[in-house]
Amino acid sequence: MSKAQEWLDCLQRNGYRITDPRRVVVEIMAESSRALTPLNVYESGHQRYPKLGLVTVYRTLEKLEELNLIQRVHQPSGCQAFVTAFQGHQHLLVCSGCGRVEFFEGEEEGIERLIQKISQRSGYRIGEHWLQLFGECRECQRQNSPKLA
Amino acid sequence: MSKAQEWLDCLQRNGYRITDPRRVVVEIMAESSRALTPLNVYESGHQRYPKLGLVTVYRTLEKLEELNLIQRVHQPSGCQAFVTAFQGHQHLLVCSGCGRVEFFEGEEEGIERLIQKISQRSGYRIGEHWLQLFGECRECQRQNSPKLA
DNA sequence: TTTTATGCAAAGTATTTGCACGGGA
DNA sequence: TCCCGTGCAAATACTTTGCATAAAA
Repeated sequence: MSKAQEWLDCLQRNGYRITDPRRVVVEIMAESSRALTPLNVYESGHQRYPKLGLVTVYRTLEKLEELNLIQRVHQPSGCQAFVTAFQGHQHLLVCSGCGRVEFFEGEEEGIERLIQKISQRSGYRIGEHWLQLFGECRECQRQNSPKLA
Repeated sequence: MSKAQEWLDCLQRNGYRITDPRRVVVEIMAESSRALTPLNVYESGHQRYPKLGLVTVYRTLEKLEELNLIQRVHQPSGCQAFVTAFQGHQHLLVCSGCGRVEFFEGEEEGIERLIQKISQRSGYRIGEHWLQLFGECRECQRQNSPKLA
């Protein structure tokens, strides 16, 4: 079953109805591995389904986030975009060129140790942590390389 | 010399003039260890100096950020706040209650190793990295503790 | 005196809300 | 049928810009 279909089922299981605009937004988000803003989704969705409104995009993204199907991506350039959420705790590698997002795991042992240490030293009760790397993906390096341009 | 004074000198060295409104914004930011939004700064500054306008706060924060005296803090709850910037690369520990920010170093070795590994595996040319911990500081734990409330 | 900075008002941009209508279940 | 979802328009929040005046150097 496609990821889009799984998400639609998830919406339905949670009491939300399946509608054409939702299908469009879900397909766009589920098929992309890039960080997309509500406006990006709207523009792309509007082509497939001209009646789509921006407000519906916002409302659908809100539900997908609430169901942990997508997550917001914070970047130096802004914090409005969303990507597919991965299971478990994963860290992000974000392409500053095209917005492609990859997830990586591991290093949890190291991070847990760090959190213990910082927690003791500072007295904070630490909940969440963010670890993100930013860079250029292979494709963007190729495109931006002055020699090959 | 106070940190506020150092910042004022820095502004001056960079060709900016020292004015009363700037002095107020600089003092507020330099004396606080919390993440403050432009509106927070405006409200607090407005008491000391009623003529202060929000626009001037925005413009002054912009300059302080440009001179690397302050930096933006990204949080799950929003990304509009600023704190004093520290020298070198430091990681943030942010109190989700009061916005207090602490910096910590170290773990760079581990992170560098991680970056090497992820870079090779993914082909990304990695530039920046963010490592942030969120939690409750001692004071906020005390205030929110149901037993002691 | 010269030039930058200020504050107001207005314009922009991003996001949310109210509401009458339309479509899912 | 019932009620949720939709799109529009309007409201709200945050930030930037234009401009005449005020103040720094």
